[in-house]
Amino acid sequence: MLSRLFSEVLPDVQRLAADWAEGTENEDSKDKVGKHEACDLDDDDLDDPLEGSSRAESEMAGDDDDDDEDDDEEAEEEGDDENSEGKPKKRGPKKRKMTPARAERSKVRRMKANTRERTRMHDLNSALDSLRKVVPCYSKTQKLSKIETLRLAKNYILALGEILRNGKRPDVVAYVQMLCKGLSQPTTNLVAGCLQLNTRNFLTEPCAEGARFHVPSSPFSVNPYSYRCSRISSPHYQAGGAALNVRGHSYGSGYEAVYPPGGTSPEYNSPDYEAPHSPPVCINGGLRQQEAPEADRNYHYSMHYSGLTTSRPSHSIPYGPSGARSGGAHSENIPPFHDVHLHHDRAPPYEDLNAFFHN
DNA sequence: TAGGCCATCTGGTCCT
DNA sequence: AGGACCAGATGGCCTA
Repeated sequence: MLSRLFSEVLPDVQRLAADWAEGTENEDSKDKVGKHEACDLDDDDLDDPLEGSSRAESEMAGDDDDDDEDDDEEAEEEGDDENSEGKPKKRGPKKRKMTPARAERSKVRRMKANTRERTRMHDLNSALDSLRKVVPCYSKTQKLSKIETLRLAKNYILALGEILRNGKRPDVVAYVQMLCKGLSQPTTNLVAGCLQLNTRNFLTEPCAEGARFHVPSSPFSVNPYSYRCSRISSPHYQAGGAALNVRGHSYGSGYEAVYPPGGTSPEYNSPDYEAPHSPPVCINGGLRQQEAPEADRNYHYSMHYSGLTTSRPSHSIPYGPSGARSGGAHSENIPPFHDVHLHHDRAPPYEDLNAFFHN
C-alpha cells in the first residue's frame, strides 16, 4: 500500500514540478525583478548591523569568489583592515570593501539563490499538493493547510498500518478517529464528512462497543488548546463541533452513533500510536455554531460525492444543503461535498476499507 | 483587528 | 565554490 502510494505520488510530484518549472519560468523572472530590487537595495545600502558577526564573516567568505578584476582592489583594501579607529584588529578573513563590482556580483548571487529557493519551495508545495490528493479526503476549493495535510497523512499511514497489522476489517468510527487524531476541528469535520460520518458521533462515542482501540489521551475528549484553522474554518466548514463544547457544557441529546452496518468491533490495539504532538482537535475553538435555516434543516438528501453513491442506506446521513444535519436537535455542518472527494473518487468508505484488505 | 497561513527573502550551515 | 537545506523575519491575504 505504501509502495503504491509512493509510486503514485512520486511521478506526480516530478510531473508537477516539471509543469511548474515550465509554466512559471517567466513568472519567476518577472517576480524576481520586482521583488528583489528592494532586497538588493538592502544588501547594498544597509550598514551591516552585525559588524564582526558571522554574517559579516560569511559575507566576506561569499565574496571570495572575486575574479581578477578585484585584484587591483586588494591593495587599497589592505589599508582598510588597519584599525583606523583604534579598535582591535579583527581576526579572520579581511573584510573587503563593497565595491560596485562586488556588490553587483553579490546581487547576482543572491538573486540566483532566491530563485533556487523559490523553486525549491514550489517543488515542496507541489509535493504537498500531491500528498493532499492521496490522503483520505481532498477538496479542490478548500485545501488542507500544509500542517494539516502532513498530520492527516501521518495518521493515514498509521491507520493503514494498523489495518495491515490486524488484518481485520476495521470499525469506521475507530478508523476515522485514527485519521483525525491531532487534527483541527475543521479538518476533522472534513475527514468525517468524507467518510460519511457524523463528526459528533465519533466525538461523543469514542469507541464502538467492545472496541479496544481507545485513544488514551483522546483529543476528542479534552481540548486544552484552542486551535483554529482559518483556511478550512471557512463558513463551509463551520462545524458541528462548534455545538459540542467541552468546557462545562453538555450536549447530550440528539446524538446517534453511526456504526457500519454489521460492522465488527474493532480490534485496534495501537500502543505505538503516539499522542498528538500538535494541538489537538478544537472542539469549539474559534467556531461558531451555525444553525441551518429551517428550510435547510428540513431538507433531506443523501450525501453524494462526485462519482460516488452509497450503496448502504444506513450510511446515508441526512444533511441539509448547507451541510446542516437535518432532523436533529443540532445542526451539523459538513463540508461541501460537491468538491470534496475521497481520494481517487473511490468507493464509499466501507468499500474503501475493504479494498485495503484486498489489495 | 487578531490570528492563521502562506510566499518570499535572507543568512547560516552542510555537503559534494 | 556552488548548491541544498534550514530557520528566522517580514509582509500579504483571508477569516472570524
